Amino acid sequence: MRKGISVVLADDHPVVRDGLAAMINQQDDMEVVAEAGDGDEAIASYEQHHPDVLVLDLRMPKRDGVSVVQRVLEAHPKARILIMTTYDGDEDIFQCLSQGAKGYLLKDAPRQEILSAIRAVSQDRPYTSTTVAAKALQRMAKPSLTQRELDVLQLVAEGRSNKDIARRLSITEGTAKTHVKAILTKLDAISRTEAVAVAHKRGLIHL
Amino acid sequence: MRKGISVVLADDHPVVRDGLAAMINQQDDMEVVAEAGDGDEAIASYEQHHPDVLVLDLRMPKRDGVSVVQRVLEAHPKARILIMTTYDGDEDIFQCLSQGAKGYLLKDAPRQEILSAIRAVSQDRPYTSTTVAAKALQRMAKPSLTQRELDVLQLVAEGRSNKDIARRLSITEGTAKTHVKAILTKLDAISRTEAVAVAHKRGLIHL
DNA sequence: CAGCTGCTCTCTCTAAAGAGTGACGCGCGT
DNA sequence: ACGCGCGTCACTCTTTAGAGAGAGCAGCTG
Repeated sequence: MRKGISVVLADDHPVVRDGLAAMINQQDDMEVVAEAGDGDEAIASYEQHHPDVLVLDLRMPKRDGVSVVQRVLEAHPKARILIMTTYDGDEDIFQCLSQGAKGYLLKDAPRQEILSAIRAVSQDRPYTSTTVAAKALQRMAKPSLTQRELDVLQLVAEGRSNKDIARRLSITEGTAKTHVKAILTKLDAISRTEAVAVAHKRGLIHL
Repeated sequence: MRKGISVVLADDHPVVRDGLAAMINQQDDMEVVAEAGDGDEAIASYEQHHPDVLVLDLRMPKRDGVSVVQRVLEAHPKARILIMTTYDGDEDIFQCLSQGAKGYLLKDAPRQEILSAIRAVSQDRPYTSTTVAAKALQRMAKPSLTQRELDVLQLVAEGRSNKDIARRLSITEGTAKTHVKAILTKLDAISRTEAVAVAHKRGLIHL
């Protein structure tokens, strides 16, 4: 920690890592100590360096951001993690934040916002970009799906029929229909295809 | 052109622009002369600087990559454009390349590949990453959708019913069904929902 | 314990979706 | 002139989806 805040970057795009690293290393109060290109490397890097802040992309090969957050916080409850992703409306964000991630950023954020987010998180102050905060409020109002419904939704999104879904989940077709109906109601969709569109927009599923 | 290859960067993420700029300016045979954050800026920047290479993100606000390629090549048939995007399997790639873009890259490409792509394109040599080349061959084998079918597919993806689609396109429901059936056959899907999933994977539609 | 939620299952009924075929006009290139 | 692809439309028939309305059962909680 020669230079104040130590940072580990985890992102699968070399270009993005370079950009962040350049940005961070230009500051005189922070420094990148390691980079990771996938989820497993991210965990390993954290273990090795114990940085002040872990900047983490949500979408990565091998192991996605959500599970990295889980694993790291399990072992190090005081870890300070800043989530960064391309997409707003990603449902995973909320999962991360409720699991204890300290902040959340969109990749299209301006430089200054990124840097101040890192500084905030390094001092254990939560940082949430305004766009995300707004989304969070919107989300509150909307009904959330149960785990089982998410299971069904995933299969619906793959184009499976009710009968097929029933077989895969070892339930009857009638039950599958019940779940689908609940999904349609909660997502305010008329057809299963529209439900998939809505769910995708909200980041409930990843096609 | 004090430094060999002049480059204009167009990407909506400041982080990515920084990363690319840092990478490029470190080389002694190339230089970033301007950056753009959306499609319109990209066109304006090209007009102003006439760079040797325009590095262009496919997904941008206001005006997407495809239409930027169109506009720029219309005015400057000798423009050298390098397409860069996050997603493989994006149908728009092929549209760009067939319109005259000189190369195509994935954002998760290693630094060295990005640089050599820029050098290749600057000398008017086409550059196509191996992963994309492979996709292109796969795509050849698969049947392509007609424009009308794409229109219908878009509405299907929004969750519209056949009747609704017919109304919006001013055709009969029977005709809409015919199109949907053709889509299902070409995409090798059993249901419309699966068709949407397949189409999304292939980048035929953007949800 | 009583109430709540989530998951399961059953039943009926109507509206769509999809398979299978056939057909007609239009523009386009051989 | 002919074939061909495309878009349009029509018809039947089977399967699936979705609305509506209950109901039992586990687990959790005030």
